[in-house]
Amino acid sequence: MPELPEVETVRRGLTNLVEGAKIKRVDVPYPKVVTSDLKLFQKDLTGATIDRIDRRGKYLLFRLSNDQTMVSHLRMEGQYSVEPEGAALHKHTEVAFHLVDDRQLFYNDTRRFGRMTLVPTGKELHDVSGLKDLGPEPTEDALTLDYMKEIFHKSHRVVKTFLLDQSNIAGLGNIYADEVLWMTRIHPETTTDKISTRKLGELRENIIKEISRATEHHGTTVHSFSNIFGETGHFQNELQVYGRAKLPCLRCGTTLRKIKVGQRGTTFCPKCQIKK
DNA sequence: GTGAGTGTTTCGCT
DNA sequence: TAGCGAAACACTCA
Repeated sequence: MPELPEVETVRRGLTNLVEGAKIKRVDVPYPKVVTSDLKLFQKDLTGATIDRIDRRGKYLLFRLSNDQTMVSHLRMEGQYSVEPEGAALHKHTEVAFHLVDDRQLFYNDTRRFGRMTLVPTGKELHDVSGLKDLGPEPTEDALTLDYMKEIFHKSHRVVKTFLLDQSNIAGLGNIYADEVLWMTRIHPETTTDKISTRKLGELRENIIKEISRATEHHGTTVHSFSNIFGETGHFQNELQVYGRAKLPCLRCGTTLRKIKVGQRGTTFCPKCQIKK
């Protein structure tokens, strides 16, 4: 589930709980989660201190004292939890970081899609595919209208799919893509080069505003997502279209429709969002 | 019990 | 090269 606001919420929680903590030992009950060399992963993390936790798009970057960075992507259902030393592994714990202060940091992932890798700090952009091709963060400064015009108008892709492509804009997922298209009154199957510059300006504003609002609300909880404190976000109460198929549009009352766009469930209003 | 659907990314094919 | 569809896996719901 995690999109940018959820990952940012996790980052803040982890920063509060484990920034400055030193790692004593690393157990990896599900070795497939680590895509770099497993032996080196365990060896290099042992004795390292977590100096800081950064985020880029939906990726978490654990900056370690030994000039290594652990890159972690939660994919669908990855979660971190902090437990006292000795606490039993969860059913889906894939990695257990034992800390010297008698706590342990678990990485749990029921669907086993999440991945982590250890790379030298500074090399992560080069070594981690996906991270190196990431588009700008959806912020006022990074996501300029000039950039939007350039990428949207030179492509002929369907806008919903285009927004989900992290190399265009980092951090949008299925939920917020549906939300911002509804807010901007753009049909999800509109091709990107057909969207006027004026509309792109509105879309840009809505993306920045929506991601920022969702982050303030600690993200959206659809199924199993919870933040590091085991709390759930409450932005789902703010969603206008996602998960509301067959219910009336909150703007015009028309029944919202659900279709597939590029394999992804997509909810929209057939009256407000007309295809051009 | 069975089949469809689920938040993300990568990879291979055209 | 750009774009599309399938695959990775486990669980829930109809």
